[in-house]
Amino acid sequence: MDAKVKFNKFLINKGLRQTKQRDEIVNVFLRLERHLSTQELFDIVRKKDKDVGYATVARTLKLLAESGLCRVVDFGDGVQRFEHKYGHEHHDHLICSKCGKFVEIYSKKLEKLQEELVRKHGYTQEYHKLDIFGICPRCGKGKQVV
Amino acid sequence: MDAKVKFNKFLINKGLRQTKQRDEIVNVFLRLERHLSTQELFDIVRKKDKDVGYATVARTLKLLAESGLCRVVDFGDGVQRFEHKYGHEHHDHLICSKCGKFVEIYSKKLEKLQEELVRKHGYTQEYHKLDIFGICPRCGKGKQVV
DNA sequence: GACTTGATGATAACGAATATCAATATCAAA
DNA sequence: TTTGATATTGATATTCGTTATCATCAAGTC
Ligand SMILES: [Mn+2]
Ligand SMILES: [Mn+2]
Ligand SMILES: [Zn+2]
Ligand SMILES: [Zn+2]
Repeated sequence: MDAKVKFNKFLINKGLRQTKQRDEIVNVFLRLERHLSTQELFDIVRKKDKDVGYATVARTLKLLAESGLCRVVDFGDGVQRFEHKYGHEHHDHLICSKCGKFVEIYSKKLEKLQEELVRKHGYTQEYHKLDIFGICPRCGKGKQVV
Repeated sequence: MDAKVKFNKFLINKGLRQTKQRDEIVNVFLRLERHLSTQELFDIVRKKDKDVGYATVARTLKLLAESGLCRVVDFGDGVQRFEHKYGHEHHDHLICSKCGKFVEIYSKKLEKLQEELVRKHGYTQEYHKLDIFGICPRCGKGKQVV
């Protein structure tokens, strides 16, 4: 199902209304395959339409997360970012602590091991987040000898 | 090396001073094997000594982290917590999203797999955090049939 | 003991997330 | 199409944990 259709179904299902602002915000978000903060998305949307408020962007992102279209990414810098989720494979992040550049990582084996651990403790897994911090190849250049 | 000794060596090494307040705060922290927020530690220290300020507790916790005695734990609820690190094995967390109860988990295999992934991308690992959220046995009781 | 300068405590500033509220838009029903 | 109940909106206030400020105080050196 198309992401936009899924969102509109979510709205109807919740008794929420389809508005010009939500439409614009969702369209812009879906077009960008990036990790966006509320402020960043607000700035982008604002370029097209001066009549969209920050609060509405924040509220719409929350709805997008609820609807399963995006998920919150939190690298611990005090800013929530949002990334596409619907139609995207689960992944974790490997982040450079120098420049912030990150890559998305995935390992079937890793995921399986995690599930085992969870079961072993009698928990039922809902979701997880693995953030690995390190130095990227570019930032590590010429640092071989410490 | 004793944790307290390590901390004092850290202070000297940094040209920092050993004070009555730092002593008290570190003593209390080291005695408690828990995940503590600044506010929580402040409240506990305050019971013994009314003359310790919140800012000093916050600053001392930062020093404790710098010195390697503790590390920051962030479950994404907007509050930094601190846990013992020195003399403690690395571990990750499995957290109940209903009641907040958590267990500390560790898997050698999991850690190895992560290292492999990091290497594969040319990064140099510094640290990582894996938080798994789910429902604990107690909260999941009677919920087998959905 | 005096001096240099780091440390302290009270509180202000900060910043992102969230709440508030009067005005407005949606949309189902008439 | 018009109406009316109410969800939505934008501007802004509030919240709350973290961090900065600064006058006063104390640790450590001589
Ligand atoms: Mn991602
Ligand atoms: Mn722990
Ligand atoms: Zn880098
Ligand atoms: Zn629980």
